[in-house]
Amino acid sequence: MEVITEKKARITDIATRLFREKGYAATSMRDLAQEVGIEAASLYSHVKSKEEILSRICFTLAEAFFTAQHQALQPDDSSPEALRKAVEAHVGVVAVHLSASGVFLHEWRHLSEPSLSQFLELRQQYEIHWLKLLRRGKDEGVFHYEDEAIAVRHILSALNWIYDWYKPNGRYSVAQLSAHISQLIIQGIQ
Amino acid sequence: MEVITEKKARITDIATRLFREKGYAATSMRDLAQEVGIEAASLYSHVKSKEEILSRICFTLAEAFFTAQHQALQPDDSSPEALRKAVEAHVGVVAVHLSASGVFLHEWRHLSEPSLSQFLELRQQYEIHWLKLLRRGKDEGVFHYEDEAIAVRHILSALNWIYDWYKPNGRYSVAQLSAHISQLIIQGIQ
DNA sequence: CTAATATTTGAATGATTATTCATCTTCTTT
DNA sequence: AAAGAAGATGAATAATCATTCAAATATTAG
Repeated sequence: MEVITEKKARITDIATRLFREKGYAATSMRDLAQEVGIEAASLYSHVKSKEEILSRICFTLAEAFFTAQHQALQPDDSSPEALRKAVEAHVGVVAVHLSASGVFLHEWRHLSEPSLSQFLELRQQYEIHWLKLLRRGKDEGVFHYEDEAIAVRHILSALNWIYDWYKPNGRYSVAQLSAHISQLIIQGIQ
Repeated sequence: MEVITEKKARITDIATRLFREKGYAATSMRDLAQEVGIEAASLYSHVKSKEEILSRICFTLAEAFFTAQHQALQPDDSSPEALRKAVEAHVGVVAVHLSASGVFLHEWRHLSEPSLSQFLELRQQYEIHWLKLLRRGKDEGVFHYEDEAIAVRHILSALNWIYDWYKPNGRYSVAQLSAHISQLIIQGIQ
């Protein structure tokens, strides 16, 4: 059983921000240590390696996406309702974990095997959930689009890049953001 | 007058692919030299620095976006027509310069001043073009959306991330891709 | 209070980084 | 063919990288 100490959580949080701002490769363990307020060598009392930090960030967020979607959907939701809920769940995760989302979406490539393959597998699984959701709506005749793969990628593109521009202290709450985005997306395929 | 030799163009092309695949920071001049087929020191007969290569990639693509949009739009286009043309112009640039788009969208942060500020200024200018386009449609009553800033960001998010999933040798041509995407987007705000 | 455990540190390690430079080779121009 | 320019190279430079380790310090448990 792995215990995540408070300090380890703090290190991960700061690393998340730095990896997002400067990129994983351009963030040194010395950079990280300085922000944490200790020496670089001390980091290794809490984490095994730089890559372990990246791995933790990526897989934690992957799980957050799955969990949020699973908790949001009800078996008897109509297709448009399910799509709306899935969009809002996804937006919710991104908007609450902006930096982690940036790392999740771009820095995973610096994972080494076998983490890399596991990560890509999770991403694909998640995409398949969305594919099924869209297909159901199309089969029922309530969604209209030319190509399934394009529609899924289109939707996820719009959702994912929210991390790049949403300002949590700006004009809109996460709930309002979700509502606006799901409106634009659902109208796009109805 | 700057002359871009064939070899410099080749170096830039290979660097574009490597920066896209591994990221700017994680791509060494030795990596680049090896792919070009020369020694690292020889690169400096053709380019001033690693950053000059990045700068060239980013600004060349920025210009491509402006040019494509400018050439696509006619003064008497209706709003939906103008939006469709702008989407297709943007998608065209991304789809034809997939790797460069990835670099443009993510690696610009490694530019140093004053290039960095110039680049961000161009990005903002481009976004303003889109804002005006949407506003005109809303004023005419043909576009419907809650918030302008969100709508613009939503559209650009969907367009930009095409670089991440479009396969040029796959099922769809660039023209077909453009058509599908613009359909999804325009329907989303009508 | 004492012993055990956990955390921190400065210094070192060995690898890798972008870039420079004198020298050598190749190409172009006359 | 001779001269000059351009390109290529191995070696060197100085900086930075992630990580290790023995020793010092701080924290916890009995």
